[in-house]
Amino acid sequence: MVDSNVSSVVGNPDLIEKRRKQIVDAATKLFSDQGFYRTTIKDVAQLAGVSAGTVYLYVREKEDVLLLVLLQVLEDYATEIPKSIESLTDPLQRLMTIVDAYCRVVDRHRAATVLAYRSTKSLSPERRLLIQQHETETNQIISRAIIACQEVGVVRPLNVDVLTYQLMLVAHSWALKSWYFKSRLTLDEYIAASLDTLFAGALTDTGKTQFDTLRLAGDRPEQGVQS
Amino acid sequence: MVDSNVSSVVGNPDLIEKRRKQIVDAATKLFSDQGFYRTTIKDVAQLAGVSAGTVYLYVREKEDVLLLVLLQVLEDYATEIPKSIESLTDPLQRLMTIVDAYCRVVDRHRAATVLAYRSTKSLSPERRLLIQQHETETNQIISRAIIACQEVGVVRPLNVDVLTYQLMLVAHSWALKSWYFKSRLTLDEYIAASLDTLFAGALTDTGKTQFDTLRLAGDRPEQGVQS
Amino acid sequence: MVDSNVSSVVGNPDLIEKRRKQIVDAATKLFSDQGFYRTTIKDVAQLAGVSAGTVYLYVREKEDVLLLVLLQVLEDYATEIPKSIESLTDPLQRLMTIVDAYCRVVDRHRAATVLAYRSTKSLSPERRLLIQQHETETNQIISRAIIACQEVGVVRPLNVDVLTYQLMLVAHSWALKSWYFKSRLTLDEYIAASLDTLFAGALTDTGKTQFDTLRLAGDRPEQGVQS
Amino acid sequence: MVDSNVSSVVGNPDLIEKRRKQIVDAATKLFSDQGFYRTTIKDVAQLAGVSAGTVYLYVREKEDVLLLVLLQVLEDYATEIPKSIESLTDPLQRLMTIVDAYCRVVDRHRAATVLAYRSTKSLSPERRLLIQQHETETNQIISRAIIACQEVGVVRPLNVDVLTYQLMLVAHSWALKSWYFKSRLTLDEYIAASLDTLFAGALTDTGKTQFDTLRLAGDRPEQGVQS
DNA sequence: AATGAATGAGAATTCATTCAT
DNA sequence: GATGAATGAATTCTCATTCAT
Repeated sequence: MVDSNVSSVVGNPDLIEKRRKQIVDAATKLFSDQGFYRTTIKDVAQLAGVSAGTVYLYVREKEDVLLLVLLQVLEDYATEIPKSIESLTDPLQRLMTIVDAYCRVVDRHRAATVLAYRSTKSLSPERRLLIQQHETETNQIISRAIIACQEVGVVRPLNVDVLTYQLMLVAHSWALKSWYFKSRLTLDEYIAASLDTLFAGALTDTGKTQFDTLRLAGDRPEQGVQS
Repeated sequence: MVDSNVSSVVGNPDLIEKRRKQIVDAATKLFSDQGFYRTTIKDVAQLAGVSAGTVYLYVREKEDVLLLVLLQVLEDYATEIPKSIESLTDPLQRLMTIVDAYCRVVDRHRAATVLAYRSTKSLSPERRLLIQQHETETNQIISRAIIACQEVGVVRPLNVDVLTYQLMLVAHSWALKSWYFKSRLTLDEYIAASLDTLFAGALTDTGKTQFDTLRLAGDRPEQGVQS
Repeated sequence: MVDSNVSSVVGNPDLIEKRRKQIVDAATKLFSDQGFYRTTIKDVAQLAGVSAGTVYLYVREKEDVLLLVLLQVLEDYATEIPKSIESLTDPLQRLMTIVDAYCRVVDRHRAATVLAYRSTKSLSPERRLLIQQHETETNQIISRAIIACQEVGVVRPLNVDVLTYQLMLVAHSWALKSWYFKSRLTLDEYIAASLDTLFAGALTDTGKTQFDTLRLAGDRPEQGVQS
Repeated sequence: MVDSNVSSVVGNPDLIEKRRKQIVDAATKLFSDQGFYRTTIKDVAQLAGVSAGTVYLYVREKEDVLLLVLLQVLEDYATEIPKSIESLTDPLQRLMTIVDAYCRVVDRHRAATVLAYRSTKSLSPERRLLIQQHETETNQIISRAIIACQEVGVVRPLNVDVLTYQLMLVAHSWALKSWYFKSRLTLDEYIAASLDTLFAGALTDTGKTQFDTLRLAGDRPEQGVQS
């Protein structure tokens, strides 16, 4: 699946898979540590235990290596998140578990997640599009879970896209701002606190009343969008 | 203020300011469009209307240009956001306005905000630290506003750091995922929808009850952080 | 031996030797003709028949090329001079032959010898030290030969260091001032004349008597050192 | 005198002299310390207390600065050495004093003397020729003194050019090899030891007899030139 | 298939020199 | 006369990519 987007001069598919794994693993580490441009193909080859020339048997250009790395992460998301809710049926529990699982996958792939944020622009437009499509797929898992919750009436009728992104961002920002959170919260605390805000809202009942008033009074009447 | 972090061989401060503006403006555009590494100093110089050599009269190395660009954005945040709430006294209104203002500054500097996410790793450690410090400052504006709301009882006693980051992410993700949102929402709609979720919560009353139950039933008892 | 002081990314030692020879030969010619700074790596590469990039496979920086060139000359000295006296046993004859051989090696490497005088300052301190050590080694060959002559009583008890340097300078100055000597003397004549002065002294018997008197009468009594 | 070889756009001769002195003094120090190519015109200007542009009012190109520096040294030689023997009449004493004086001027201008050795090649051919002519002039002082000694019979009939150079080298090598001599000899000791060798010869009487035999027996009959 | 030496285009940076003020 | 900002040619060095073995 991953392979099909990147061409190789080598025939044997097993070998391709094996070598690509070596290369992607090495590249993920190096790109994460030093960034895409600071990492040379020689670096990658060396860490992968092959020669520089060999890398080019499995990849047409350096950017392909980045693409493979990013696709790898997204594929892990797409595999692991659905697996986490396989056995669950309650819509709200499924939604909560998705977020929980998402955060945990991100935690495991922290470096690569950050890499995805940093490096997408390093890709050519077609490759970037490919990545965005994969990302959208992952988000659809969330969106569908939200809609399911709305259907059973546990989630309000609000903008699904926005909430989807907010939930995704909960996961991603654990990686993006880990330098900030790490010293203050455990992952579990972080997940709980994030869900608490997003699900129950930050305001007290008094606050919510006031919030509604302020919104109505807003000189930007077109703001009211939820539904 | 920005200048003091980067050395220049030119003496005249007015000239420094003028030229640096030319350079930073050009660099912001190019770095945003093509990324830091794909942009050459010659590109920047040309767009800035000076020679390549001249750039080096105002900057010691290429990385300094990136630093100046990033500092510029952060400084705009630090200036414009406080200005937006100058005349307001109501804590909740201040908090809402901060988020609103933050989103609008980000919208204006969309490219540079994305750049900041992508390029911080391209900086040397000292320069990266400098950026993080500036970022933290902006966040303190939000944190203080949240605390003020808590003091008057309109915001629940929840983890301030997490909510701070969530609000910041509302603003940042408008830039980060603009390719996705742009076609679906206006900025105003986006702000309203985001605040609605974060302030009022995504769940219905039924949902909240269920949410509390699920949390209590969770096999990760340590998850429950302050309600 | 030469190689061990300069790093190379190429593994094959035979290839290293071969390519380094190409590079050093080309560089010796160009550095001698135009000087170190006026010669570009591209010039060297071209004359060596390789690409500029290839030079950097065998050398880490331009200065390394200079180092290799200088070490080459000194190594030739260290090889050829001892060889010339291998079969000789008479101390005075050995000393004379050393000077003769030294002059002839210098003559063959005239350009590089001058280069050594001119370019040592272009080296980094560590590399400069390395060169000076090699130079000192060559001089020890002379010093030992002088001492051997003193032991059998054919050389007076005088300052060995000074005489060593004077003999070395006989050789070096053939290269340094070749523009002056070339039109007046052959190498053989130059060697004979130089040895004649240094060994037999410039003065007549009358002169020597007078020299002793003048020295004694000198108002710088601390001058008299020989012995 | 010095000035006439280098053009200036400034009219006032006194000013030219004053500024050139500033520039030459600064350049002498910097060229000696760091070499010609490692020193920038800005460095020179700064140390001279003027602006970079000003240097170019008194000099057409960077090489001119080097020329002025070298001419300065040679001129000092040409002034100070003759002055030292003004009052002396005895030929041998004059010769000895010339060498003594030469060594002392060199000692005072050690850095610049080394510079002259290192940097002549950095000059254009015409400028190099100019330097060589000046050098020849200084040597003629020595040559004339040697011939005077030969005329009164205190110096043997030997090759005057060679002895001239040997005496000059006594002085120069004090500068060239100061890193070696400094720790072993004082200047006075060095002068005395050098003159002792060159004037009285390195060999004992036994040595000289043997030397003559070896020379006659030499398989290079064309060697015998002196006398 | 694998290697790793070779290539050469390309980029950052420096600095002699000029010139408007 | 003096200044110092501006220029841009030139140079070192890197590295993705190729290709003979």
